[in-house]
Amino acid sequence: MNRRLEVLRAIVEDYVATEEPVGSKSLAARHSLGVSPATIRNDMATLEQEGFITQPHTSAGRVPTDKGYRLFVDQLANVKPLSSAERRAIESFLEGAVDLDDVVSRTVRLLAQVTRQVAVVQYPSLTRSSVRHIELVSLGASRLILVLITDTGRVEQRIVEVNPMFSEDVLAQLRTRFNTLCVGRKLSELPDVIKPENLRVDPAISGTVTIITSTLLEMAIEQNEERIVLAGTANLARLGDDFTLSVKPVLEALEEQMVLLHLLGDAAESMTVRIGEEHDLDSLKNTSLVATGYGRSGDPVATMGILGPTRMDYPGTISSVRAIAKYVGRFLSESGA
Amino acid sequence: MNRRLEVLRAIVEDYVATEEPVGSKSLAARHSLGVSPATIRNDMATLEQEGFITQPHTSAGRVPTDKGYRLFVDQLANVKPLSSAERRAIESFLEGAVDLDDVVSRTVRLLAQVTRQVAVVQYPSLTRSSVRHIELVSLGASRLILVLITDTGRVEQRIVEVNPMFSEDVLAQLRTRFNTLCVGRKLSELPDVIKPENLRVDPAISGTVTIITSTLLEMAIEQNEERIVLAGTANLARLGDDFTLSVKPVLEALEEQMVLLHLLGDAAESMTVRIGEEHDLDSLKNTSLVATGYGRSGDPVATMGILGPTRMDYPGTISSVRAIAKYVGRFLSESGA
DNA sequence: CTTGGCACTCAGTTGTTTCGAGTGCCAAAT
DNA sequence: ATTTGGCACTCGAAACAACTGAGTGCCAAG
Repeated sequence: MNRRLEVLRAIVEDYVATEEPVGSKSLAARHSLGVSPATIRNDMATLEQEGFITQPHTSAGRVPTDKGYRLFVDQLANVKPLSSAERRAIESFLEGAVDLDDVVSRTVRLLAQVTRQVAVVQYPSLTRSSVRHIELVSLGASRLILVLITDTGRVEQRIVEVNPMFSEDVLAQLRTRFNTLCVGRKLSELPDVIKPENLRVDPAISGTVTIITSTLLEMAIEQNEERIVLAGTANLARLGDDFTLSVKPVLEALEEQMVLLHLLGDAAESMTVRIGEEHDLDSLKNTSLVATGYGRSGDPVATMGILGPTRMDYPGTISSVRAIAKYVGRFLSESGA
Repeated sequence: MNRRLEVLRAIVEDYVATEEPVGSKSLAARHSLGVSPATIRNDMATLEQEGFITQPHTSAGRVPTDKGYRLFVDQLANVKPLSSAERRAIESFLEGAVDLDDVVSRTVRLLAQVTRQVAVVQYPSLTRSSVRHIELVSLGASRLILVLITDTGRVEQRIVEVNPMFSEDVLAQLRTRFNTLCVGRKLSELPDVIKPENLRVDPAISGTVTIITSTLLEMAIEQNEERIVLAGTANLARLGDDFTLSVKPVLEALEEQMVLLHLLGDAAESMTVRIGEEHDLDSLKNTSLVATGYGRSGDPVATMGILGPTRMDYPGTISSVRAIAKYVGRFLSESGA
């Protein structure tokens, strides 16, 4: 029955707007459904039996369940387009970004500000990007700096102790070798590519070179493989206590970024909405995740999204997240290869 | 009179611990002051007249004023040493840091976690550091990457459009010239040093070189001159509403990092505590700042600290901030020149 | 200067009542 | 078969009242 879905939509919308259980009478008043409160009550009873809504207590209105939100998101939420003001805000916010770090940190702040939720942005995955350049620079007598630049614009550097230092000639030679071997390769391929037999270095310095290659591999694979940035935790103060209490442990576990990575995990591809009990983590039962992949012209290299209470404005949030992901993707493409 | 100060200390300690106005009777009970509640009441009356404490309402206990906290911090707070557990936590937290970004982000998270307040860390000031190396790397046909490494370990890179690209020879020449001119100079000196007449480049490419030099100056001076990182805003949820409400606008203005920079401003040297009304900003009247400079072996290159409610554990917080600053300073020295 | 006694104040708690939005159900209307 | 108005019922929230007790200031005695 079509009207029943209409009623569910109305309930979700009103509940999100008012944060209070919604009753049949006020529903009839605020939406022109063309039927009487009594009819709505009947529909509500059915919806409740089917598990889409529930009553906090007997003499109260109805509240959507996770299942109700799910139906709403899947079938009822017609994406609302951004206002041109929002569009402009997004553009100008990203406009001045000078490098990848800057893009990411602006993006996460923007997401938090626009959605007024806690925003999470994953750095473009190193493993999915490829090498654009490797640079070796000597810094005085015993250390050199190793710089790895990827086609996603990410620049990693590490200082390496090298004793004794090579001559400039050897350094140039090494630089060329590394670049010849690695440029254009996926980072994940590097372990197969960087091998002593491929480098063919003078055995006299092979020990030192090993330090360099292992550092390089560390940069490429192990360390920092998946970095995550978040912002807007101040929004927790605004959001309800129940939500705050449930997310806080997760945020505090940020040191263990694994949790957040896991959360974002499956969202790699398209827009993903995960509602309340759909999470693996019990502590997130009042929490929803709205996340999407982003990257150069649609080809996702990482994930971004927001965490908020299940009671959130899904259409608005979804379109904000989608829009920002799109802009960032375009931005990366422009400044890219 | 000595006992009156003892009473003030007791009031501050109890109020910080319980978050409730403290009365004469419970004070006498919890601290062995050796006098009766009535005596304490007399002292309290005096302290109130002198403006160190105040009553929220008639039939309630006393609460310290900003002035009271100030006296407490200046004269009564005997710094409590960190437990060895805390000490170890700090060390191990910073242990794995791989580069400056990592040090800073670990530091700010550590500060937030240890003090359970909102932590603010300023990046080692570029203007106060000097050039260790400048690197130019060609990236394909029309762009090159410009890397600036400072002796504080900070690495800034920027991608520059260069059309047409120089030959490798010219690039090497430029690289040498830049480094000869700049290495060892304070960043603030660069504008005086990098001048066309000093570079003596072929007029044919001087236009392009100008783009590079201006980008370099931008990196050194204008942009990012003072970056700030903060963490622990989730602690806002735990702290009182009054505090949250007062800091939130400030945090939201983080985009305008000027506010925070201004806040940290005078703390450049030693440990600074600014309490409530002592701030320039009215909105911070319930907020205290505990900040200190940090840097290589005592020579401060930047500032770090925390923001919390005036009702905070000053001795504990101060010693935590001091300890972390000390460790980070040592850490920077070790990995430094 | 300290102390015990005493009358007074008032925020917070607890208990009671009232109010009303909301419900389910039923019989009549469409 | 569905919709609708009517009606009795429920129960959380708000409004109100009374009570409690920690805390105060003051004073006279130690």
